[in-house]
This record gives sequence, structure tokens and C-alpha cells, in this order.
Amino acid sequence: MATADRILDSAQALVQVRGYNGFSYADISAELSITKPSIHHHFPTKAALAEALIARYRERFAAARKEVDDDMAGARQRLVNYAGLYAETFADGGRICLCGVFAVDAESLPVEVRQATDGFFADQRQWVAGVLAEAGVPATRTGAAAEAYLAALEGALLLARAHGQPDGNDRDVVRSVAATLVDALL
Amino acid sequence: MATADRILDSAQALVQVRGYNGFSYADISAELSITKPSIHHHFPTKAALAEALIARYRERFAAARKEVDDDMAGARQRLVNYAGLYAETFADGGRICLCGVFAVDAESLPVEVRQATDGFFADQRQWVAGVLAEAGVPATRTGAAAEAYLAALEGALLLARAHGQPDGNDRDVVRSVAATLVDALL
DNA sequence: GTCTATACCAGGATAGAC
DNA sequence: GTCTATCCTGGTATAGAC
Repeated sequence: MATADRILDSAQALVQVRGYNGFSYADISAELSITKPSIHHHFPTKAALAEALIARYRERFAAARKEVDDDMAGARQRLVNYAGLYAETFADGGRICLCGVFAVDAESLPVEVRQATDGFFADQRQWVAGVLAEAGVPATRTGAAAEAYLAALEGALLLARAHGQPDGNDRDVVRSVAATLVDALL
Repeated sequence: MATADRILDSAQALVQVRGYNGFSYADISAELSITKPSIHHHFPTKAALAEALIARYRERFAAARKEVDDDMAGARQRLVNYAGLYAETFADGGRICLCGVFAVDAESLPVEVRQATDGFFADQRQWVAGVLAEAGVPATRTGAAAEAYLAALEGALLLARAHGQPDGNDRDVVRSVAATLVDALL
């Protein structure tokens, strides 16, 4: 695997667990057994690293969402499967959504990253609104309902994090919230 | 106003806008025209400052919630007014919930603060569940519905933040999400 | 309770050799 | 593409005078 990608993997996990201001090149350096200047060779500044992170995250998330679509399941089930993407994120070491973190740490980030974060959420809103429409929600309400569903999923990750690291027997906050909302909104 | 309180006011605003790892004693020092050692006199460590912050936040939030109760409004309207507390937070300089920030930055915080953050959310869940019950939601569903409502409010603050600072003509994401959920859950 | 002065370390980044 | 060595700045914290 290319060094740049290994750096991105390490950095993404660190951001999702500690926040943008909660990690440093030294952490990546230790994890990958590579020196700090080597990291700077691939990503000159931390801001550039953040830009690369969010670009890759948007792509990957869109791809995962496409798999949900390709399952050919009904609209209701696709909304539940979509929430599963968030649940899996938390199950993977207690991570939360990269864009949720970037939203909180927006003041520390360059404009391009802030815009990309907003763009990510716009993408999600649009997709969810489309599936809600397919499920029979009247066009006048799909926008607001999609925003509410998205907000609930991002918030559920916060609540899960506040409750502690994921420990098997702990019930799944994200899936529970998603199930409640799908029932209520449809 | 006592110095300790002015420090807490400044620190709280900084945390809510920049995150726990996004501000320093130097920022408070500049804002209050007081030296860094003076701040250390009141709050020896940043962790101690965080503890004081969350203790005060829980008290104040409980008091604000009590005002919602004292309005003698119906259950539905109280849920809407409660969401107004979150909307006002964002209206005040684009702040998000202190506990939402602390949930994201949990890894940087001492255990006591993490527990207090979890305790804050437990308080909110309990209150919301009670009002939902009063509004006629069956007892088997109040817990999950309360968690979903709370998650949506916290998440709505993230989405609002991602979209940019509050600018009057921008529509109110938090209130819109709350209205949608109150309609859907009741 | 507030100050000056200072210690100490970590974070982000660069120069230049290999 | 990776390294050693180094720079500068800022963050957290302490000592001790006023």
C-alpha cells in the first residue's frame, strides 16, 4: 500500500477519535514508524492533509451509499441500511463521522475543507430526501425530513461516544435512533 | 462579576466555538486582559477548568429547562420550547452544545468530565422521555423516542455549524428539525 | 489575587544529506 | 522518498515577588 494512503488511514482514524486538534504528525509518525518530515513530503501542511482526508472520505462514503442502492431493497430498508454505515463507523473503534468532527472543528480548518464538509452534508441530504420521496413522503416534506434524519444519525454518534467506547453488550444507539425515525417519518 | 466566573464565560464560549483542544489560556488571557498565571490561580489545570465548565453548564441547562416547565404549556409546546434552548445556543455566535463538543473531544478529557458529559445526556433523555409520555407516547417507546429527539437536536447543531455562522436570513436548522420530529413522534 | 519571569515540552514546518 | 538535524512558536504549568 502506498505511503500516502497509509498516512491517510492513520490520520483519519486519529481525527475521528481525537478530533482535528487532538492529534499531530508525531502520532502518525509513531504509528507508521516513519519520520515527521516523510509525512510532510506527502502532505506539506496539516491543512493539506485535512483536504485530502475529506476528499477521500466523500468518495468512499458515496461508494458505500451506492452499494446500499445496488442492494435493490425497498426504500425503507435502504434508509435502515444507510444508517448502518454510521453504526459501523462507531463500531470501528468508537469512531464518529469525519464530517461531524470537521463541523465541530471548523474554525481550525481552511475554507476549502469547511466547504467540502458542507458539501458532504448536502450530498447526504439529497440522497436521503430522494429515498424518502420514493417511500411516499410528500415532496413538501422530504427536505425537512431528510435533514432531521441526517441530524439524528450524526447526533446518535455523539451520544454513543459520550456513553463510552463500543462494548458488544451495549445496545446500538445509532441503529435504535434510525429505527425510531424511519418508523416515525414514514 | 467574580474573576472565576468571567474566566468560565470566556472559556465556555471558546470551547463551544473552537473545541476543547482549539483554545488555550492565552486566548482567555487576551480576552479578559488578565495574565495566564492569574487564570491558573483560579483553575490550576485545563482539566480542572473543563470540570468547572461542565458542572456549571449542567446546572444552568437544568435551570433553563425548568423555565420551560414553569411556562405551564402543553407537552408538545414544551418540547418545541426545549429545542429553542439549542437554537438559541447556535444563534449566540454559532455555538454548539458544550456537551456535544466534550463528547467529540472525550479522549482529551479526564474521566470525571466524560462521566459528567454522559450524565448530562442522561438527564436530557430522562426529561424528554417524561414529556413525551405526558404527550401520550406509549411507555414502551418513550426511551427510544427521547434518544432520537436528543440526537437530532445535537446533530442539528453540527449541521448548522457546517453550513456556516448564523446569518439572520439563513433558515433555522435546529427549529426546523425539532418541528419535524415533534410532528413525527407524537 | 495578580503580576513578571521562566521552564519545559510539543506541534508544525524546513534545510539539506542520502 | 526517507532520513537527521534543527527552527520557531505556542501551550501548559510553576516559582516567587508584590
